[in-house]
Amino acid sequence: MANLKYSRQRAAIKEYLSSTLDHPTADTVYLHIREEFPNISLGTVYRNLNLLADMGEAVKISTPDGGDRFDGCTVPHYHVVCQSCGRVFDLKVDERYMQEMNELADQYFEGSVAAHTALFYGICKDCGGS
Amino acid sequence: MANLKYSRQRAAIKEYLSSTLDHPTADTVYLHIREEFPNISLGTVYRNLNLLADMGEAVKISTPDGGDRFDGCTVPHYHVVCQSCGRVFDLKVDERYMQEMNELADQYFEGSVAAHTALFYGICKDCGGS
DNA sequence: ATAATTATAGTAATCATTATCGTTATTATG
DNA sequence: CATAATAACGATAATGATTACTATAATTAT
Repeated sequence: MANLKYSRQRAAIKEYLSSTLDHPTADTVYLHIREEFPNISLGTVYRNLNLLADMGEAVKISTPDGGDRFDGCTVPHYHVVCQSCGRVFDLKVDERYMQEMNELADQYFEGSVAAHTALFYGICKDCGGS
Repeated sequence: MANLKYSRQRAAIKEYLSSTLDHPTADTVYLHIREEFPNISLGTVYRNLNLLADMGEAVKISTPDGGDRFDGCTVPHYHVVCQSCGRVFDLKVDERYMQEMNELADQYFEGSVAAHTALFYGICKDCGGS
């Protein structure tokens, strides 16, 4: 299980994710990491992004249009996608509130519920959202 | 805008979506509609599913793995994806609760929020979820 | 130092989805 | 009703995102 070797590429990808509030796609990460590792392969970026997500050191976000996005912030929070510019923003809410949502869902669902994600749709302030 | 013509294929797709509680992918819809229209094209299925979604007569659901899914139920509700079998289930909650979520998000977000989706992760009762 | 093993770069392959285009179905009009 | 106008279709090619493959390089263990 712990048969995992260090790699500078993976470290750079994790570092980059931690340093930005954007929610870059794999391709955006690729273009950025390329500045430090000009020969890095897009496949390496995908492999490491998924590795980080599997290890809980990053979060994968699926939006209805465009490719998946990645978030280096691993404390539970929601996201807002701007319907005008398409950017994705963090939306921190009280974690107790999120936990209550899980419990509510667990009550209503015939089975068990452990976690959830939420994606809000709106207009960011740059695009005129009041 | 209303330059929309009737088509038997689209009617059949809408009928199928309305008749099932599953949340089929475009490919699943294709395989099913094919029984009635053996020559229907996958492109036609995609085009009509997106048309229905744009008109508000169906809902497109993005999950982190696999293709998008479609839901003929258009009253606002959440979804639960079973982490064991991968099926997607409806989770109806009081609409007032969903509206409160929007208002809460609107308060915290620097911009405006109009709607949201939520995807819960759990284990369905067929897979042993208590 | 060297053996063992994981990660990489480069590239091909796959999967989901959309675009193109000549033909067909539906609707509007004379 | 006949036919013109137009949207939808089926077939297929093209695209975009992601994964798989493989020989080489980097990391870790002996």
